[in-house]
Amino acid sequence: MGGGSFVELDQQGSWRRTAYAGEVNADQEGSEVIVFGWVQDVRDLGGIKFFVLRDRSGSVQVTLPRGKVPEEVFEKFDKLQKEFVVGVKGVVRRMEKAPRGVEIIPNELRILNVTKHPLPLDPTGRTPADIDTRLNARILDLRRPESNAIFRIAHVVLQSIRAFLSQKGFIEVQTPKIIASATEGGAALFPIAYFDREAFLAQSPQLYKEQLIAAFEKVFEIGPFFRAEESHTNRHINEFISVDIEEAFADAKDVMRTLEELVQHVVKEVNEKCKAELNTLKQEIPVPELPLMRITYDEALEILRKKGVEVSWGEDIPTPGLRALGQELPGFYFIVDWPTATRPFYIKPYEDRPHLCESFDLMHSWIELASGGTRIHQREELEKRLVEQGLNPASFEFHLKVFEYGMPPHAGWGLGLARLLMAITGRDNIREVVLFPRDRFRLTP
RNA sequence: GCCCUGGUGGUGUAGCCCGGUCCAGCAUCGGCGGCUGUCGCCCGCCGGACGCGGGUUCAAAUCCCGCCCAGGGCGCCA
Repeated sequence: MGGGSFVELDQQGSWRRTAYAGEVNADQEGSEVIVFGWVQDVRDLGGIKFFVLRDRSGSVQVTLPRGKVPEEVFEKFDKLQKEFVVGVKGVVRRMEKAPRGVEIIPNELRILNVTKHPLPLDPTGRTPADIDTRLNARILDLRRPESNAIFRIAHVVLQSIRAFLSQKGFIEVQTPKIIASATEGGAALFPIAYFDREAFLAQSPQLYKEQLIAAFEKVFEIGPFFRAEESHTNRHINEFISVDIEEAFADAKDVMRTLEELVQHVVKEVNEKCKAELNTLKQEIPVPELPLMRITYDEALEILRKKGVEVSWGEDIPTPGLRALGQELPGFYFIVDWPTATRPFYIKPYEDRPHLCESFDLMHSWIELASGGTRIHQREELEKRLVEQGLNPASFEFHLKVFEYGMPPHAGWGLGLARLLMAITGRDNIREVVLFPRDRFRLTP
């Protein structure tokens, strides 16, 4: 079934777009335009036929009244099926009865490509599809207004992050994604074959970005990282985009300010530039007021205790605890002063109370968006902490020796881009905000 | 990795608990035909499904077992 009769394809030839569908308006009455796009909908009333042409900008109705368009165009209409790729050369006409009060009367219709029906999902989204079905046909899914809006917002988020950090004097860097050592501990690494050696996909730019501030003072990176965790949740994927900064002559408090200002800036930009997209998503995201609330780890535990959730001191807060915390604190906030034992080796303990460290998590409700802190900048101390965490300093020599070349005090953070997008777009599954998510069970498309 | 839930046309679902009334309903979708103002068009006709394998039974979409797949939760996540 499906597919219809054989369709002879036309060439785009010398045709070049002169207008975007969504921008064609009644003021252009009488002018000839060339539009390209996809057939969103076909309505045939016999003596008058309509189809809706959609492109990246929106859509416009193409109307074919019998006798008012060339006979071959009128006949060619019958071949059209949903999502065919077409070009139309025609005249803009003001028409109250048409969507947006405007339509195109075609003089020529070119069918540039066909679709194979049945399609695996409905690109208009009227008939819903499961997330799994949608990801299997991701390109079709991305034609749905909601999915499309998410990634238009993602673009604005990325742009505004780059603009903000650049304006603050950070320079953008790229660190290696292929690394030699699996000895950083913690998150599991993906091993890969590197010629005749084993190598690994980087799980974080941490060590390299720290090294780089000893030359550039303020750096940031937006890039992919890889964790071989067997997590199967709505907020974990195995390849993720991390936004990282590192800054010399700064501590946790300084980079927290940078982070909250960044978040505020991004939300402001999205509100200004993505009104239509937010509307499509039925999403409102208030610009957070600064400074964001800061609660200590101890205070978080106290809040949880009052809610009947017991967390023994020194442990990371388990997921049910974070969910409970998120009920109390629905917006953006920081959890600061974590027990030293819960944090990685490079985080600096407080001088006067070494069981706590100069660290923070940026939260949105119950989801951790970012994590950071003041770093240890003295080699001896770093080595001591490595040993305390059961790691072997010898395998960090390439990193440790940099601390002998004049390493300034420094601090930084890493922010999960997709987690931030979840907060901004109001999605509760990270797969919604990643074009081609990689999770434990999904390697294609 | 553990626990829970589920898998019915291309898509989304009803039916399953309590086996027969199911040659499986609904919506969307696809095909053909009709209609000169549709816009989630309308009207008529037609098309397409019980994840895979085994078992119980006179009889299985429905009960049992195994496998595969998916969703949710937890753990893990320097």
